[in-house]
Amino acid sequence: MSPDGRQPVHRIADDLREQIASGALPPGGKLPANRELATQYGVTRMTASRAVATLVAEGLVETRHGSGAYVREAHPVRRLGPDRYARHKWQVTTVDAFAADTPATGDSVSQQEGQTQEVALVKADKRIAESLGVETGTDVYERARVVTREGVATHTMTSYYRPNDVAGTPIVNPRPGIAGQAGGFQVLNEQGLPPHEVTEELSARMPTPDEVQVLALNPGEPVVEVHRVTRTAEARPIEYARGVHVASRFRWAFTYEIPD
Amino acid sequence: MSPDGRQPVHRIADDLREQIASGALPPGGKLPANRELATQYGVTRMTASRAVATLVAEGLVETRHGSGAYVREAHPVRRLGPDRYARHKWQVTTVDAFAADTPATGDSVSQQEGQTQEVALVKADKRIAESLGVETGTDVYERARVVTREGVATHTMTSYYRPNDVAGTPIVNPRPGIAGQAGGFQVLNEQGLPPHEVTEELSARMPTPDEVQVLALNPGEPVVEVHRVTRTAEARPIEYARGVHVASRFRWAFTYEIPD
DNA sequence: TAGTGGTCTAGACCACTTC
DNA sequence: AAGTGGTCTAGACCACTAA
Repeated sequence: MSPDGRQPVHRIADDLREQIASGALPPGGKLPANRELATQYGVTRMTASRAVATLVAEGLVETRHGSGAYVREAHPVRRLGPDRYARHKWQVTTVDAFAADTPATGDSVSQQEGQTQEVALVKADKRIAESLGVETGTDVYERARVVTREGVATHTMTSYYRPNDVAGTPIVNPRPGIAGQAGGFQVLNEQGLPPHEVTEELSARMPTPDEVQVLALNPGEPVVEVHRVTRTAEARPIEYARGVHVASRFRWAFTYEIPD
Repeated sequence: MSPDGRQPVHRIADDLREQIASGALPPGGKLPANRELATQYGVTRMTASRAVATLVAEGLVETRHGSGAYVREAHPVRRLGPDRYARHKWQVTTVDAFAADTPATGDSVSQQEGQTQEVALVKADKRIAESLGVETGTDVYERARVVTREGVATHTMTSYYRPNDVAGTPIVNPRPGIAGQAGGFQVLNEQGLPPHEVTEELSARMPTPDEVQVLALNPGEPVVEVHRVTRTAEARPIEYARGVHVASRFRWAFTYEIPD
């Protein structure tokens, strides 16, 4: 059945891949053990192991040390459209505010359902500076968050603001309730800088080892880097943000008219 | 200097990664040979080889069989904004039309600078059908292209049209000059179905083995899947397209107003 | 022809999971 | 305790590249 020109690793990987595609190995299903594959195909365990490693790198399979290798379950995918920035979402944000631990100044970390948050004053790098319309090296407020969903990290998002725009606001003195992008927009709105327009830039790549840690990425899982600039109706930039998303959990949708 | 808790592969990979980050190993630079790394770190060649393989999977390094392993050069990245669909680009398309080989019907393949093209009549799958507003299983025209840039494949793009919309046009009877998305828009425009609005959906993932072949992907290179629906001003869908882009060669930019 | 990466075997030890 | 994945050694053959 299988003309044997290919190398053992490929032969095994292809067979497994096909079994996954055909449904013979359903999502969540367990692959044959390394040692079993080895004897089945008449190869070393190392070779069998590398075949499975191939599938892991392709994002089809996930291994659990000491337990086995399993066909990866499809994640629920969240579709991100312009609606997620909708005005009504940040004008009525319910603030379940019970300030348990709110340091008055300096760096601070707060943890709440779905995300951690960390605020600091940092020097603007070139991209931040250009996006916010300030000089490189200027102080800007950085608000870094790691967003989780059902206990799993899905993306990081770090916002930058001009200090004058957010001085004295809950952004620099975080408390529970001021969360995520909606919270940021709300504050800017109250500061007389209502968000009106955003520009987003997307690119995909493999993660750095750091990101693998923070986002608990499976090997072979790419990430999407997002850069966002938010402006007022007068085109004044009020926020620059960059984030790293676990690719398999998101889908981005955009609709726009064709320009002349 | 290096507290030895880590495994050999990690130790070597980390060292190399750092040398790349610091510039000690510049883009295009050659890594030490497998055998050299092996003796340097007192490990087997297999182990050294796997360290390099790690970096390949991260997209930092590229190996050339028989030659060596090299730090990957940064590609020129193309920024894709709404402008690429601009009206003026498909209203004035210069058609250097000299029909060398234009079969009158059926499948056909034409090759020209920058892309191959293949046209066929196929049954609409669910997604195509929903996007074009036809029944699943209906015949639709499929126009598949592989786009290259400086001799390297950068992405595939496959468009689908309702047969009635494109019957008798150069789309179903391709000739040089009718190329890419601009050519398709031009034809639709001439058919009285001027493109007015597009919806794009992006997601990133690791490539299938097929895509690795077609796009000549380096191992560890993710792809971005793009779905596009084009509509007239009356919101009538006239084209559905899906493509697979080499992630490292593109960046997508979108600007839009915040909805209510 | 010499150097290089790719791959495989055979055997081993370890760490983790499951019962 | 048994089963599993992760990793490593030591040695080998192959295919490709470059001079």
